[in-house]
Amino acid sequence: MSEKIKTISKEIKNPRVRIAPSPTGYFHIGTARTALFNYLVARKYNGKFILRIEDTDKERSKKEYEEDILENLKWLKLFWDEGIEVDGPYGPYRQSERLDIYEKYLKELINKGLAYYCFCTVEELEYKRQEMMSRGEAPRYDGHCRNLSQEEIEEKLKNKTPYVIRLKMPEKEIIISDLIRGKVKFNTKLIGDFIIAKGLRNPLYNFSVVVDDYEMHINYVIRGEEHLPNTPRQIAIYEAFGWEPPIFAHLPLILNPDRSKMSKRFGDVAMKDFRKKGYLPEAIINFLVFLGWHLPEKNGETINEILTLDEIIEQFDFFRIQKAGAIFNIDKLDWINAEYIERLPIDELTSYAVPFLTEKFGENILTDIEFIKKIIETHRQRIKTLAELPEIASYFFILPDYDVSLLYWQNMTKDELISNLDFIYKLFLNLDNKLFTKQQLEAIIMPEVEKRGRGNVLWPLRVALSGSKNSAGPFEIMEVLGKSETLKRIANALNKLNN
RNA sequence: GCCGCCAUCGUCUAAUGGUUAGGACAACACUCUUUCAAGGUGUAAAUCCGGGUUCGAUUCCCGGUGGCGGUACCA
Repeated sequence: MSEKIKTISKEIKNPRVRIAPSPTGYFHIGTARTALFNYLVARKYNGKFILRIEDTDKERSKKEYEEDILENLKWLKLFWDEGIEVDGPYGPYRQSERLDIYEKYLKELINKGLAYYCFCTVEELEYKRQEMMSRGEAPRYDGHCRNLSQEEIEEKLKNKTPYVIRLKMPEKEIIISDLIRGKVKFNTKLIGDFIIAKGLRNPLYNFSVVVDDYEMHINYVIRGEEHLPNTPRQIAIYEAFGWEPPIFAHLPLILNPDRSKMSKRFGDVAMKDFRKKGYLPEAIINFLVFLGWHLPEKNGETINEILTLDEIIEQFDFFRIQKAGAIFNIDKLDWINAEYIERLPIDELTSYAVPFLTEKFGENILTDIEFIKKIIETHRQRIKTLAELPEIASYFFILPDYDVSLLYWQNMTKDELISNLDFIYKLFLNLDNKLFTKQQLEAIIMPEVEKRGRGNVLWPLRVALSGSKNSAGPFEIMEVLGKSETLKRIANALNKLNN
């Protein structure tokens, strides 16, 4: 067995992969990335993607967080084949519902003498740890309770002496064959007899994860690099049971701009915050996949980096995954997001954008969804996130009050200005409403506009329509606004000038 | 402290024992233009350091430095 895991194969066969988030916080960007790579492996190499909830920490786990995890995984369209909600052959998929299983295996280890009760107090342990540290040694358990007699153990258990369960760690070298990093060696002497459970029905992470991965037939464990130091402990548990460990792959970390681990940052790493800021799931997926992975060279040509999930699956090659951590570059995310806002089918984009609009302008704007679509259409090239939309498009809903002086283009006179707006107004007055499209309007007024000077007509027109220094072009605005609102706004500008 | 991982433009990265070290984002300049965007064109910008192996190393090996992760009766 150990020989087998020492050779690193360059292929992935029938993978059963999983993500196992713990519901102790909102679903965050790091979990999403791990989920994405597991999902890609399952899809690319014809495997199964499993979702398990690791809620053994009763104090910190919350239902609200679990719901947030499921909700956001679905939002990202990272659907799982087995697990919570969808179920499967190796459930239950929530660790708090698997306590009987852990108890059974814990007893097995204790009965075989491969794990033991430890009655040392936290204070004793802490003292010893400090002592070892001060000697420059790796802090580990000294094995004090390793060889207690059966009588002693029973006595202490009878007296309800608090205890934990430790694995009897054999002294050896454990070599991990990591699919991304190659061979990594650990000396178990430096680890010692670590705690695998706080009680028969209170397993700790390293233990429950091994039992579950074994029971659920997980054969590839793909997770963040922060788990690399856990791996020898887990392998030791596999070996204690005589089970074959899965193949491990440790993904590079996502980093803050200061190169520290991103999931450690306080605030705004939660997926819900990215949603609130108006990022699209497609963009987040696309961005995340290029954190630690890339397409091969395409002989000097520009590589198309905007890829849908299906295209990513198509192009995906696990063995091109990077070793070094990658900084989360928000500028690139913004760019990708803008690309998706620009190219997504209008109906899809609208459904993403509507909540942002209704939040500011109320539900009643939904009575004219065509109007909303047109607004989105005229702004999709001007925004990076959906959260910018209500702000940038507000003049479609309410014409802001503006100063008359804003109507003047360069050094035109008041008479010229009035004449130009008046001309437009009169021209439109008798125009069929059907002609209020960008192309038609352009065709109709541009010849005259050229005579009067583009800026002299178009600038005041645009200001009259938008009330803003910056906005979409006048023809686009008029198409969206329609004839009567257009005339109203031009008249409004003329009024301002005549007062 | 101890254990481990990592190292190409500011950032994400491509490539190879021999290249003018390529692309993307960002930056900057120019252009388009009725504003703002978008678009187009262009500029600047990198192989951490020191040894070795080699005709040749950014690539392979060793050492250093630096960064990061872990060091829990969290996951």
